[in-house]
Amino acid sequence: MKNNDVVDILEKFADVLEFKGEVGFKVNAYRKAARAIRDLGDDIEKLWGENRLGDIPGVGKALQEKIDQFLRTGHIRQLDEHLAAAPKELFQLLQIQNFGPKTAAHAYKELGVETLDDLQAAISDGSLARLAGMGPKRVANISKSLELHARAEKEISIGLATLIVAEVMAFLQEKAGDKLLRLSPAGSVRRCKETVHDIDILAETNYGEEVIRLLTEFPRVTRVLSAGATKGSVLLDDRYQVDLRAIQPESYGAAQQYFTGSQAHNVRLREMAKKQGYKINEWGIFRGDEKIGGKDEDEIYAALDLQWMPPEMREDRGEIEAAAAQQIPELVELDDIKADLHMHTTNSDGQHPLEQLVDYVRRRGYSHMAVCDHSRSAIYANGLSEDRLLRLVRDIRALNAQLDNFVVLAGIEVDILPDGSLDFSDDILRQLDFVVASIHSAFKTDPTGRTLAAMENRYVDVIGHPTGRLIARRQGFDIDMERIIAAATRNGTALEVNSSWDRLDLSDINVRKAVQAGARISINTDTHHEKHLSMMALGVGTARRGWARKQDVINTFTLDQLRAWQKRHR
DNA sequence: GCCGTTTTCGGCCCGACTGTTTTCAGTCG
Repeated sequence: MKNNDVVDILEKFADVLEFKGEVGFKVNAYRKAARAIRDLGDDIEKLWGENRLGDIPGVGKALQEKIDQFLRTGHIRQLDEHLAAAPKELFQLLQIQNFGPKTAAHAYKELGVETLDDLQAAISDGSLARLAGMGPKRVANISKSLELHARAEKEISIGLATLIVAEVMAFLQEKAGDKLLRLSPAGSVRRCKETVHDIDILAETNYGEEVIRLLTEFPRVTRVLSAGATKGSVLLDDRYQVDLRAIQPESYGAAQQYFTGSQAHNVRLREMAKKQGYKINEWGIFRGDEKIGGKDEDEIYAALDLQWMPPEMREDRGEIEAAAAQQIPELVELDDIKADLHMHTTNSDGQHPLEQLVDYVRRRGYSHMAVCDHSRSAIYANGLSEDRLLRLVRDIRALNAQLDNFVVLAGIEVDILPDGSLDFSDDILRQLDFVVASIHSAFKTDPTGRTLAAMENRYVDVIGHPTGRLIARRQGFDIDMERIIAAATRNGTALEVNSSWDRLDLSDINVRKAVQAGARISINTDTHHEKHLSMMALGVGTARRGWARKQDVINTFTLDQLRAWQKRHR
């Protein structure tokens, strides 16, 4: 898969064009195409081989030619030429906050700033400050940004972002009291994107300036980036950017819509509005000077004859067309989840003994759960031998005898071994209530073939974290997801959405493909500690981003329904 | 550079905040 490489090079192209002062529309065309390829479910090399690059929205003749050149040679000649006349570290320089393409070009031309070190030198010797349009404050801002650049997180995991949102909102709620009518997350946090660039929070209030000031007093704030009457922006721990918008009640819905995004979704929406004679901004939807909606979010959509769309769908991946046709699916919700089907105890590498884990899980209101500790080959995780597994099964059966209205399924997370066989024989697996099969080793050894082999085993209910990716740390196996999904649809094996914040595997895009093909998915927390149980929300959010409905998700089944489903493949 | 139920040419989403400016450019989202 070269999708990411193509995305990278198109974004670099956009950067260098912007640096050269090319018109914004052209720059935007490159970024738009890059985004379409990032969202692409298919392998771009496959499309290329079938001469179908032009099917990608935003990819016209010129970009087809450039992508073709890149896939053939690994280079784009025009890009190389542009780069030859640009700073050596252009892309790093453009990542410095407050140091945009115009300033970079200016500093390059006048002062020969090519690298981050050059920039630092130009700040230190005062030459940057002498450029036209530069003053002491701008230089100080750039200097501070440069200092923070190394430390700043480029992307924040949704797990961490969710925690920060809760902490900031609790602080504001406490300090502002009655002056705060409502607080809600917006932006990519509300859309449950797997990583977010910054954290957006919306406050409904008639005391905007005061609420924004309170944000700047949050204890973890190390830098105030801006603080106006309706918008404030701060950096926490020199790392995490939090943006707060203070909105009056009559515009709160419009602001929610506007600041939830995504940008691509909003651009489409505003284009549509414009064609129909409306204008949408964060204050409302307008026909001429007349405001026709904005108090509630659905007024914006309703004015355009669109169904309201769950935030997780708002990526311009077809949701606007679906809404126009009144065909927005009813997505799975956290409340629909009746069971967590992949959890570990102290019998392998979990933190809690069986009884304690069951106790924690019951408190979440589920009706059943599956304990799936590691199998014997997972030495690093204290994997179970056959004897220990069978003893655990007996313990679980004994525990069930004492439980009312709750059932613990005796399961296993069985390793898919390098040769494609499973870590336990069918004879053992047959005695279990639930089987998750996962790859934990030999990632480069035919992961597709091994996963397909595991799916052929009648006792395997779920493939755990199917691609093995670790967000921002490991790309995942080179796996042919189309074949896996086809097999899942055929055999009735479910594919996991592992809810751990650093996995979220399947990803939203793969969920969408699986669900479209008719495969079942299983949303599990892979809990090793009680605090992991709440990550179910992230898994559900990811599934919703993939347009999964309740009936697509086996965790929404009652125990009877789950057993009936198992019978079909066992 | 892309695209077409107004268009194969002329459009292309919208606004807040800051800093350096006496009216606006740059940056950001």
